[in-house]
Amino acid sequence: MAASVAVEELVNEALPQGIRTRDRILSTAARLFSQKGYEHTPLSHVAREANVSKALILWHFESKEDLFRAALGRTLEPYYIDMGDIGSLDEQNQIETLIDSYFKFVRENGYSVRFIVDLMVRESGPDEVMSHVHELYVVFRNLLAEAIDRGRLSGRFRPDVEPELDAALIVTTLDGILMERFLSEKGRPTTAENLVEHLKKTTFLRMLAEPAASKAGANDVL
Amino acid sequence: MAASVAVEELVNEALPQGIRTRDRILSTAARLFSQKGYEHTPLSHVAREANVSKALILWHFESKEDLFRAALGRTLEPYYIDMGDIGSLDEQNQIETLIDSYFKFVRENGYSVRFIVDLMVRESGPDEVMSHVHELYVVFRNLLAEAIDRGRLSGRFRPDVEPELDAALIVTTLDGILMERFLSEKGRPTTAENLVEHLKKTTFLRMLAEPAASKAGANDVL
DNA sequence: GTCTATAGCCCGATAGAC
DNA sequence: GTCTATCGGGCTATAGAC
Repeated sequence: MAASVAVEELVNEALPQGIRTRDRILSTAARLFSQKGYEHTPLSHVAREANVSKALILWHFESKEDLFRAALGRTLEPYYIDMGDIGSLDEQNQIETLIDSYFKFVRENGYSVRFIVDLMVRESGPDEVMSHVHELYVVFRNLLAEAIDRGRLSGRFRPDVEPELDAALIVTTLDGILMERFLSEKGRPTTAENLVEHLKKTTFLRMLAEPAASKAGANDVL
Repeated sequence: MAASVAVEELVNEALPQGIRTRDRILSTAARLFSQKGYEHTPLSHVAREANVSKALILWHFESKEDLFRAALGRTLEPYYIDMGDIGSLDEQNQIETLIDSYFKFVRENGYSVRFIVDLMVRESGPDEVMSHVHELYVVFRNLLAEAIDRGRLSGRFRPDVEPELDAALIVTTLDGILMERFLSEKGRPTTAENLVEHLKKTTFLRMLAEPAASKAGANDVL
C-alpha cells in the first residue's frame, strides 16, 4: 500500500502527437465531468476546452460513455494510501496518522471525491470503479482495525475496545465529515477540521487505558 | 416541532377531477425523480406512468423545473422532527431517542433522502429547499446539544463534555452511517444498525460521569 | 489523426381542436 | 382539462475530405 503512481508525467515530450492529444482529451474530460457532472458536459464542451473537434474525441473513444469510463480511471489514479513508515509510531499516533491522511486526501481531491460520491449516491458508476472504491474503503478500515488491535494487545488501549466496530465507526464518521462539506454554508470554513480534531480527542478519551495507578476521576478535568 | 402532517390523504374522493390529476402527476414525478434523478426522468416518462399526456403536465406546471420544485415540496413534507414527550426521559435516553428517530427517518424515507443527498452533492437544489434541509439539520443538532448540556449541568455527564462539538460529531457520524448505506454491498443488511448501536455505546462510555464513589479501573470490564 | 458537415434522435415546449 | 400534432434546439454519432 505504498506510493506507486507519479512517474509518467515527465516523459510526455517523447510521446507521439496522437497519444498526447488523447491524453489532453482525457484529462480535460476528467476535469469537466468532475466539475459539472456527466449530463451537463456535452462532448462539444470537452472538445472546445481540449482544442479538438467533437469527431476526434469519438475517434479516440468509441462513445461518450467510453470516454467517461476512461476519465474515471484517471480520476481514481491518486487513490492510494501512503503510509510510509507508520510502523515506527505508537498505536495512537498510527491512528491519528491514518485519520489525517484520509482527511488530507479528501481535502486535496475535492472534485473527484465529489464525483465518486455522486456516483455512489446514484448507483450509476461502472462496477469496476465502484469495487475499486470499495476496496480502498476496506483496506483503510482494516489498517485502522489492526492498529486498534495492536493497541489493545499492547495494553495501551482498554481491553474492551472492539477493533472491527471501532474502526468502522471512525471511518463512518470521517465519511460524515466529508459529507458535511457538501451541506455547510459557504461562510464556515474550518468546521471539518474542528470535527476531525474532536473525533480524535473523543476517540482516545474512550479507548486509551487508564494509567495503571490512577485514582477515580483522574481525567475529570480537561 | 411536533407532528403536523397526515390528513389530506383521506379526502381525495371529494376533490374535483383536475386537482386529483394534478396530484397524481405530482406524486408520480416525486417518485420518479427520487428513483432515477431529474436528468434521467423525461416528461414523457412521467406522463406515461401518470396516464396523462406530456402536454397536460405542462398545462398544470409551467415547465419541467416548475414540476421539479413542486415535487420537491411534496418530498420534504414528512421532514419534521417528532419529539413527543421527550422531556420525561433522562438525558441519556433523550439522546438515544434523538439518534433513533434520525435513523428511523432515513430508513423509512430512503428514496427522498437519496434525492436530497444527490442535490446536496451536486449543489443543484433550489435555495429554498436546501435552506429548509439545513434548518432541519441545525434544529436536530441543537436538540442534541441541549440534551447534552442538561446532562452536564445535572451531573449525569462528565463536566468536560462539549455540548456543541459533541452534538455536531454525533450528527456527522449519523450522516456517515447514512452514506454507508449507499456504499455497502447488497449482502450486508444490518451494518448500519450495528454502527448506530456502537455509536450510542461509545458515546455514553465517554460522556457519562463515573459513579461518585468508584475506584480506578471500575469499568475495565465489559 | 484531425477536421467540417450533417444525419438522426430525443426532449421540452407550443398550437390548437375538443 | 385533456388531447394530438408538431416545432425548434441540442445532443451523440457517422461520413468523408484532407
